[in-house]
Amino acid sequence: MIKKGLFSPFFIRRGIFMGLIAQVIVNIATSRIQKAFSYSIPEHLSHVDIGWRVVIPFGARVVEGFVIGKMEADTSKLKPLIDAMDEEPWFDSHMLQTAQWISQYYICSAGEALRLFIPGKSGLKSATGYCLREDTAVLAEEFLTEKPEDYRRLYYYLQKHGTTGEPALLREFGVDTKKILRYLLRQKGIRTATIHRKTAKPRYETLVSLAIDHQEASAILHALPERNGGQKRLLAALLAEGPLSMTALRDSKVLPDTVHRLEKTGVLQIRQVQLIRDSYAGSISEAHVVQLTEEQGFALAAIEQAVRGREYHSFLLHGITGSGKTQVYLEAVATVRKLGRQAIVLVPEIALTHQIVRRFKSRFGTDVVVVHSRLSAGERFDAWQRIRSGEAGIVIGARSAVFAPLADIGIIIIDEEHEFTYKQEEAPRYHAREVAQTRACLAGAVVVLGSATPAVETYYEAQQGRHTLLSLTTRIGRAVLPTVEVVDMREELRRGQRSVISEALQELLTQTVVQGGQAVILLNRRGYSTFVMCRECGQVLHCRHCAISLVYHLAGRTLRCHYCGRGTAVPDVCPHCGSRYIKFFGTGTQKVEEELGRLVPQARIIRMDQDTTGSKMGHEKIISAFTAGRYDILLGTQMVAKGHDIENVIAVGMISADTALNLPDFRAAEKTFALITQLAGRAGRGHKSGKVVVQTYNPDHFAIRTGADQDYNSFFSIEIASRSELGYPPFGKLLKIVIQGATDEQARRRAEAVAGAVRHAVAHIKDCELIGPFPAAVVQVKDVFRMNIMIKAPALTEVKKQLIVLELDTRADTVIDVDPVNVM
DNA sequence: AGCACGCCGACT
DNA sequence: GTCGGCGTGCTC
Repeated sequence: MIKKGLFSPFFIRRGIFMGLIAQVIVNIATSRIQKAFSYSIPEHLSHVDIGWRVVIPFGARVVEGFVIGKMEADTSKLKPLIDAMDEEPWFDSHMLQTAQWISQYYICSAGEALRLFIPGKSGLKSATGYCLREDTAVLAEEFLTEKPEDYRRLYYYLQKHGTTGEPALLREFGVDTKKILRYLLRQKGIRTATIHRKTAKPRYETLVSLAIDHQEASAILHALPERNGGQKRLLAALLAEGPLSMTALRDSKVLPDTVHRLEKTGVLQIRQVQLIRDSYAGSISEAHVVQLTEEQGFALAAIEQAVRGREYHSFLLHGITGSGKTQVYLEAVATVRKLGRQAIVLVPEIALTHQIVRRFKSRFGTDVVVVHSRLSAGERFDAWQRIRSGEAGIVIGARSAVFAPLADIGIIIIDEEHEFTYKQEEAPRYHAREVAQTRACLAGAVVVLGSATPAVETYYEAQQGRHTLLSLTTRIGRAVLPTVEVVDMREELRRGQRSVISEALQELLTQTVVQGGQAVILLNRRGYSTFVMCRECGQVLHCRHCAISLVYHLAGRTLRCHYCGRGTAVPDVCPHCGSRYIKFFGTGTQKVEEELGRLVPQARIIRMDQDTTGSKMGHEKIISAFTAGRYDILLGTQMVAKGHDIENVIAVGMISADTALNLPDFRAAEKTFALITQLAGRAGRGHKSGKVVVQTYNPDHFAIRTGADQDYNSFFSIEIASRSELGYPPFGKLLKIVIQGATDEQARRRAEAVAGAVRHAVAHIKDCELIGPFPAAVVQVKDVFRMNIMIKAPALTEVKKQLIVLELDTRADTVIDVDPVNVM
């Protein structure tokens, strides 16, 4: 409390009023507003403090704001806060600190970072309305006399009804409404006013308690005659159990009327309280027995010890596909809940991870809240409210769930941590894995990163001691890893076999279908870039300077390196072997489906890709139809490689391992290895052993060899050496600047200017390289043309400072992407 | 981001 | 003379 006296909200001198002010970050999705704004705190909102969400006037609008400071200062030139959004602070100090870290690390405004922590874009629904202008109201007659009747009618309607929204006015005055409003606005007879409504609707319950002390109450209870059975039961219950909710009383056959009657006599008190149910912590069955393998037990013991220590600790759980990582997650979360703390489980994409959700739900029931992007605003609010109130203690969701409003986080689990979906591809471009580390560090929580194919950066960090490495090296039950056959497509061609499906794969599929088994085929879409490859020797045209595949550009029919921007003409013959079989690569989806139908006519084939899965239901339907055995072969893009666990799948095929390998991306090898490993992991999860065929023109490439052997350690040791040599992550850091323009020419010119300025600004930074500008892989998106500039440096702190000095952080046409996942 | 203000071209 | 285009600048 502020002491009344010398500095209190009293006039001091010359128009200075000392009072409470709040520093507020405006919740508007823009990087252009960086600072906090000051508002005076009116008497009735004096409880509002740091972390509260508030309603504020902002220019001509009313918007939501987040209070990040409170102090005493001159309030004379400030607007007052309008209202508080909630009955309690929304942000705790850990959330505020995490947001601050995000804002600094990813170079976004405080508002952009803070709004990640609230459900939906704003807790405030606002609509534009119109009302009379107080200052000119008396002049109404002057500017309305020579106007039609409608004008006056609308004016007097607003005078009578006060602020009215446009839809209501349209209903009343029809098509001319907009014209009339414009005129009145210009004549300064009316003004716009924002109608705001809080979307946050906390749930309340009616709580009945004794208004008198126990002795008095039991005296009344005994004095009541037998015929007042209802009242007697009610009093007895309240004496025995304390305050009870109206719903609970109704369940025990106490009539609402009985309650109200006793309230009138002053014996009872009825209050509305926000619904906060007891934590689920106590109700986890201790009797739950699961058989863990020795390795699982060891991993769990290590995690549990850290959880009990209540200090930050990060683990990398490296477990081969089918080794039972989920079981370890379940047990670790159970331990956290027994301690009364809460858990976040992140999954790459909610639609693809039904199994993990189901297992958590069947183990923890209503203690689990699932959040995903398809929740309606109301559902999302409800989900977050259940978390905030402590009614639920486990959140499962995609990357945004890392911002869930948990009061006491005990563990954050990131399943399939290598997945790129953890990186948000719009501002703020955070990586959920890094946010999780920051948040866990503040909360004294444990992080578990799980994967069969950890990101190279993560594994390196584990070697460096940032994460404790835990390994699961055997499959659960009797399942064994499938055997993988690598088919050399150059050899197929030499034998005159021109089909996109090799003999080996054809044979495997036929056998599988005959045996009544099922097969999954991955057709790696060629993506958005085309590379040029020699079908005779398998060589792909690379940039001599960057060791990156050249990309074919239809416009100008040239090959271009997306790293250095150098362009060359397309050669007629292969520069390596002189063959004429040099071609632009990329196989159509339908073509493969047709060939499959021709080569394996007895198979029932279902296709799953962007075209066939319009909605997430489409996807689930396809998977469940396949699981039910209504199809023999599931043919699809990346998504068939993930998550699902179908016992009858004994064969897996990969049409072209080269597609991922030849992306102009320094992570191409990593992506290829992970894809082969994950895909192979789909096979042989039941008792039957699985077989995998991987088709490639590069059978000797280390990513394909190690992928076929499912040998992460060998893959890693080769890959890390090359990363080290070229200064790519984890040895160097990348930062991507995307320049957007209305035309190709405009984007190009600005990109050149920015590149020049940045090159100059970072010249003094040791080993800092600037690459580009080069056209983005998808140059034109919705009439916006994009150019990329890549910065590579041992550390980015100084680089970021320079970009802020150049004011690149507040420009609408410039995107800064720290640690980009998509380098194209 | 919005929204007001302002300065120019094209029309009732 | 009005209407309405969208460039600039500000929001406590």
